[in-house]
Amino acid sequence: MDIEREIARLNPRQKEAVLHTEGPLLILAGAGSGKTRVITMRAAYLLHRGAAAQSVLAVTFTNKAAREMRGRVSMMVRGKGNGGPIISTFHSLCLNILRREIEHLGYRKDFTIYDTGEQISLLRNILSDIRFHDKTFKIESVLERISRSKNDYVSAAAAASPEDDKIEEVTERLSPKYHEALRTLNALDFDDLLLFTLRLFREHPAVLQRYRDRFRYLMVDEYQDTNRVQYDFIRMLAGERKNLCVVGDDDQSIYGWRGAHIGNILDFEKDFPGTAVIRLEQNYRSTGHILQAANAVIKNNGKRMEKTLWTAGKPGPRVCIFRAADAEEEARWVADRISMIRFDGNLRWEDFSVIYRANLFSKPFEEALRKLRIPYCVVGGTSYFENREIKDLAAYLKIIANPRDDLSLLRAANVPKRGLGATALGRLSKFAQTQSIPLLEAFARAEEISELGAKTAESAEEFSRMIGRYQAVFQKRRVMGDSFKALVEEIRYRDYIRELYKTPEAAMRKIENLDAFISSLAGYAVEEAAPTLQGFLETLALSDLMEEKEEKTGSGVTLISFHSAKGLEFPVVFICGVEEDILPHKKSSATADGVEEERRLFYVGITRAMKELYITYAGHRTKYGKQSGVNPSRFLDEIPGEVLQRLNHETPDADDEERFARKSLAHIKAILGE
DNA sequence: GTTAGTTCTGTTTTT
DNA sequence: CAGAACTAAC
Repeated sequence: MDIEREIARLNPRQKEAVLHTEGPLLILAGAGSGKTRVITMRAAYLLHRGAAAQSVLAVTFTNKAAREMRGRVSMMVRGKGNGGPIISTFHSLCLNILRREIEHLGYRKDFTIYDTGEQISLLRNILSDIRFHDKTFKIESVLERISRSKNDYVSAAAAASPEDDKIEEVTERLSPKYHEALRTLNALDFDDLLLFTLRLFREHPAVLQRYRDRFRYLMVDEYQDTNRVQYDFIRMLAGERKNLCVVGDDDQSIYGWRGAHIGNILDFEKDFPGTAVIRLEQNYRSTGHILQAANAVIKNNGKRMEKTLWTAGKPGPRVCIFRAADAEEEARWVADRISMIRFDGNLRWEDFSVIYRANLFSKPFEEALRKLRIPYCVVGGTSYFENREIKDLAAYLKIIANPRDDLSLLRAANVPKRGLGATALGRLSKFAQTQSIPLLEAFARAEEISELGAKTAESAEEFSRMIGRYQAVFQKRRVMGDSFKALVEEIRYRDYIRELYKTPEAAMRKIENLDAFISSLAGYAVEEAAPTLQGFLETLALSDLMEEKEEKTGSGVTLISFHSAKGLEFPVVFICGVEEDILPHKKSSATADGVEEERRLFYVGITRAMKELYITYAGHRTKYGKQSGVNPSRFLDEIPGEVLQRLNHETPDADDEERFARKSLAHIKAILGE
């Protein structure tokens, strides 16, 4: 691919962004403005200009974005013999750095990464350890606080209510114990990956300097989603050179609730004096009316960088608003519309999407679509990783990889049952604690624990012997798949699953999952240049496996939340449940910032649509079993009347008639043509 | 150690 | 209303 010719085809703003290579650069990339194209081309251009591939670092949030970018860059630099630039997520980049450097911080190199589920069970263990039996709070909210404070530095905002006070108090008690526990377990949570790297950079300037010398060109995608820790990390890495290019759209910042700091993008110019700001406002995705609606809505936000999307294309049909009596009618109407439009627009089911505020709203749509035999897929819900069989077996692998990972040992020890119940495990843990040894060692020395019965002790010892054996077996890295298979056989896990799930179908699904898991390890062991069990567990923890699954489900009409829809596009979009207390959500409408983020959510939804946009709401909605009247969202009033078309059952609109006329014409032509 | 019955509580999600 | 999480009784 000839990069110069490619660049010549860009619009002026895009070209400017690609050619600006030195010094801080802020690319404000409006929705659908060809952002990915620009940053991949910019990366390729840097190499083309002679930068070493390994000196260009692009950071993304998701594996999917990283993979996509990698693919597109490699198309452009293929045959240059240079290898590609480093394209990585924040988390895997930090993980790679820590694997090399964590000993500077006094940790062992074979640390384990804990996911949310493991964080929660760790907190549960701590609670029962300190005999804290108050259950007037949710453990998840404590975890949220902990995570928030690790993303934000501040220990959560001022407590707003008594429950908040309570959670704050509990968090303060638990947090130090939680971190202590992680340390003895030789484990890091997701937030730690970033935080530790930052600490490493702060405390070891020589190490930081090495990375600064190496990464001479930095790019950050979705910059509006970065939190404060990520900001500091990037800033440190950029150093004095400040060859930092950030790409994002403040109007699409929708993750404030989990620590994303919109100030990062708003204040970028201030933080990096001499920043060049480039606005990409030409939109290649949506028709004019849709963009007008989007612009008009987002204009109502106070804190933003002024942008106006425009298109060289057609205005297209107007945005339709439909008021349904209730949720069921809303869903039926949407399903009807879909089947009708698909027919005359010659579209595929994949071209449609239904977007809503919360996943629980998918239900009525699923039903209505099923009734019309329209295929659909729901994005979101439980992930592959949450599955019991995967978690169980991963616990075995984890204890084999990291002998100090007591938490995984606790999970694996009695699954399938081997006579090591809560009492026995409690005694083993106590012993480990008093002797200050890892739990696995306590298992090996179970004989010494007088409170344990002979049978129980033998069972524990046998378990530790088995883990020891597999530690050796897994050293043969190329055949780890076989080792894993042998392990699953030895513990008779399949039988356990068959017994646990009474219906053969459910058991079958689980077994399939399990087999897929085994073959993914086998595949990893063969494909990876230097496979290790640890390495496999990392790819698992930093996700990748479940994404393969997601892509498979992508057939039929897509039912999806606003948040998950970001970055996607569909020819026809239905935005549903656009009512007060849903959008803006009740819990966000208390503060001005909250409402603004909700408005951005709506904006994200609107800008997903390429050709046709429908917005629906209901007059009544059944909430928690109770029927109640609801009001349309305040955001609807922000869409100018001239781009709107209000629909109801009785009066089909002008566009409808036009559609009907087109359809008839096409029909006649077809007949004449035959 | 399991299972049936009961209470409770309802956004958004990536790594 | 429905699903999760917890409790009490086998």
